[in-house]
Amino acid sequence: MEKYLSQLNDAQLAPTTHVDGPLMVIAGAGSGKTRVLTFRIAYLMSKGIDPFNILALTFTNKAAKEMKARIAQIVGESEAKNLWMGTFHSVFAKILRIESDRLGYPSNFTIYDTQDSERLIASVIKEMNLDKDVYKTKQIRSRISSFKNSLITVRAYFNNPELVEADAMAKRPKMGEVYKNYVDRCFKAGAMDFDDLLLKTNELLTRFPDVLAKYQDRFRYILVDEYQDTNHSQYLIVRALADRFHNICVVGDDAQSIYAFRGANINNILNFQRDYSDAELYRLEQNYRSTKTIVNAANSIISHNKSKIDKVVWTANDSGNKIKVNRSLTDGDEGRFVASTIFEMKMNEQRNNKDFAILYRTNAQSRALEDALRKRDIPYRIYGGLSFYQRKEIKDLLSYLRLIINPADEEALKRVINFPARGIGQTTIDRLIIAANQQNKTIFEVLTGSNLTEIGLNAGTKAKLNDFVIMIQSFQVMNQTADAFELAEHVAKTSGVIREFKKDATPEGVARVENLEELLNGIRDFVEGQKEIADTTGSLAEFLEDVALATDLDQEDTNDDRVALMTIHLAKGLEFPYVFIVGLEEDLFPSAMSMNTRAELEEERRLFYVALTRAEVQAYLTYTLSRYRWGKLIDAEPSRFIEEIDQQYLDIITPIQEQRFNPMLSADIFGDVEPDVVRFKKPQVRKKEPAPPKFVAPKNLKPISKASSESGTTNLFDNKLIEGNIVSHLRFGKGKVLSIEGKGTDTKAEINFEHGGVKKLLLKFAKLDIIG
DNA sequence: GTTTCGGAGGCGGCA
DNA sequence: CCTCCGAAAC
Repeated sequence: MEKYLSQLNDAQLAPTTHVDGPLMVIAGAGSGKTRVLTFRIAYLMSKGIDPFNILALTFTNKAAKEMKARIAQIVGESEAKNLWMGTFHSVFAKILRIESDRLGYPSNFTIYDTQDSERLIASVIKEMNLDKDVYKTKQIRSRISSFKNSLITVRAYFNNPELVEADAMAKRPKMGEVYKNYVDRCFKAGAMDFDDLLLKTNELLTRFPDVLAKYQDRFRYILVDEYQDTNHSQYLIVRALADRFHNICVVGDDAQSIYAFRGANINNILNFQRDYSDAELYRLEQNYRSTKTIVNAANSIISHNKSKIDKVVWTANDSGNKIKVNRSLTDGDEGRFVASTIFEMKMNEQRNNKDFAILYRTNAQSRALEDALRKRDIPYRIYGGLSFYQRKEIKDLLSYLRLIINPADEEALKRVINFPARGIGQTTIDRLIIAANQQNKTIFEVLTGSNLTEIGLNAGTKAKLNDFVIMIQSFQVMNQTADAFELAEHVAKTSGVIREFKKDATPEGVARVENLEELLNGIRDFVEGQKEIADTTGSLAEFLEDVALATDLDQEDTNDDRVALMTIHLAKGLEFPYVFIVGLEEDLFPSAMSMNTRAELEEERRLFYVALTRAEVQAYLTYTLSRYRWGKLIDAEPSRFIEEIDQQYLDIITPIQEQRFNPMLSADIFGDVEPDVVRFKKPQVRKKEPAPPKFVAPKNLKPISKASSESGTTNLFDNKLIEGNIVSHLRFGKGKVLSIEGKGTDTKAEINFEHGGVKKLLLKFAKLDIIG
C-alpha cells in the first residue's frame, strides 16, 4: 500500500487516507479523482475494513469495472470481488430484485427503457381517448420522470394543488390520471422504468426500517463519484444509507455538472457540508491531464458562470499549443477539416487513431463526420446514438426473451405478438388490452385463461393467438433446462425473427441479421463468462438483468485503434490527447433549447468546459456558417463560447479554399461574417494583449435568433419574397429566386446563386436582402 | 387482416 | 433528416 500512496500528491493523499466520517472531495478536471477513489478503497481494505461493507457508486458500469480491476491489482482479486460497485441504477436494481416481494414485484421484474415507457404512455393516452396533440407522449414521459426523480408519487401529486393546477392551466387536466394509469400498468406488467429503480429503492428504505437497517449495516463505507450529477432521489438514498455510520465520501466537481436535464441537482454538492456538519472538505486543484493552455482556457470559460464553488485549477504541465479554431462553410467541410487534420497528425506526429476524439453536442452531427472519416479511410467508432440494444432487430429478439422471463411484460408482448407478421392485428391487440384492463389481468393471462370468444375474437384469430401462446410456453419450458445462449438461438430461429430479416436483401437488412448474430455471440460470451463464476448459471434472466442497464460505453475495450465519436455527455470522465469539439454554433451549442434561463445557459457552458478539459495535448474548435439541420440548410453563427475564451489561447485558422470562394470572408473570424450583428461586431480577435475585460452576461440572455431582424437584413418568413426576385446573401452573393415552397416558418426558397449554385434555403434562418 | 405509401410532425443530452 | 400515423390498396 505504501508504494501506492507515495504516488499521490499531498492534496490527493489527505482524502485517500481519511477513513471515518464524512468527506467531500471537490476535484477539478483531470486532477486524479479516480485515483483517489481507487486508492482510498484499497486503503480502507488495507486497514482491515471488509470489502463487503464498502459500496462505491460510479457514473458508468465501465468506470466501476475499471476501478475494480485496479483495486484487484492492489489488494488481490479475491478480496476485490466482494466490493459492491456500480451505477446507482445497477446496484439498486440488484437490491430491488432481492427485496422485490416487499414491494409486491416479482424478482424477475422487467426494466422498461425510455422507448418502452413512451409506448406505454402513448397507449394509455389512446385508451383514455385524450388528444395526443395536447398530451404529447414525450412531454408526458419527461414530466412523469421528473415527478419520480423528485419523489412525487401519484398520491403526492394529487395532494399537491399547485402541481394539479399547473397541469390544468397547461390544458392537461388529466395529467394525474395518465400518471396513475401509467404507474398501475407498469406495476401490473411487473416492470420498473429507470426512475422507478431509484424511486422504489427510496420506498423500500422508507417503508421497511428493517430493510434500511440491513443495508445501513451492510454498507458502512459509501463512496459516490460524480456527486454533482446525482438527483434528489439518489441523494435521499445515499443519505438514508449513510445515516447510521456517516462514513460517506462524495467526489465531484460542480463545474462539470451537466445532467440537470435529467433531474441532477447541483445543490446536493453545494449543500453537502450543511447535511454533514462535521464533513471535511478536500480540494484537488492540480490538473495532470492537460496543457497550461487548455487548463487556462477552460478556466476562462467557466469564469463566466455565476454559481460555482471557488476553486482554482492549475497545472505544472507545459504550455502546449494554442487551441485551434476553424471555420467551415458547411458541415460537410467541417467533417473534411477534421478528417484531414487527423490524417495529417497521424502522419506527422505518428499518432494512433485512438488518440483522437470528436465531440459534438447532438448525435445527429455524427453523420457528416463519419462520411469524411470514411473517405479518408480513418477507422472510427461511434458511441451512443441509437445504441446497440435499442435497435429494432435487437429489441425484437430481446422482447421475446423478456416475455419468456416475465409473461406480464406488456410492452414486450405487444412488440412480438405480431412480429414476424402472423395475422394478429391492431384490432385484436386493442380488444385484448381492453379485456385485460376490465378483468384486471395481464394480456398474457387473458390469452391463457379467458374466454376469447366473449371479447369478440373469431375462431381464426383465436387459433393464431393460441399458436403464439404455445410457442412462448414452449420457450418457457426450454428455459428451465437450457442456458441463455441455447434458448436465444432457438428463439431466434423458431420465432422467425431471423428469417424475417433475412428476407430483406438490402444492406440494411444484411446489417440487421449481422446485429442479431452479434447479439447471439454476446449471449454466448455472457454464458461462458458466468459459468466461471460460482452461484451463477448463465441463465436468461441473468443476461437480461445485465442488458437492461448496459450502455455503449460499457462494452469491452476491444483495444481497437479507432477515432472516438461521441456526445460531450458521454465523454465525461474520459480523456484523449487530441480533441475536436465540433459544431460550435449558436442554437446548436449552446443549444437553442437551453437559452431560456441563465441556469440552462450555465449548464451548456459547463458542458463546453467538460468538452475542452477532455483534451490532453491539443484542442480544436470548429464551427460552420451553414449546416444541414432537419434536412434543410440553415445559416449559423459562431458560438458565444468561442468568444468567451480568453483570446490569447486561441489560434484562428482560416482555410484557403474559402478565400477563393468568397473574398469577403478572409479578414477575421467574427467581424466580417455578420457585420451588423451586435454580438460579434468587435474585430478584436487577433489582438495579442490580454482581451479587454468583458462581461457577457446581459447580452447573452437575449434571444439571439432576433439578430437578423435587428440588423437590417430582412428575415423573410412573412412571405414577402416572390419568384423571380433577385436577392443577395452574405455568403452566396447574388441569386435569383427560382421557386418558393412551404408555408409559415417552414417556407423555403430555391435560389440560384452566382457563388454556390442552386440552394434551398429556409427563410426563417436565411439572411437575404431583396435587391430586385 | 396486412402492407404500402404519403403526409405531417418532430427534432437534446441519458441510465 | 427521421419516425409515426392513417388511408387506401392488397
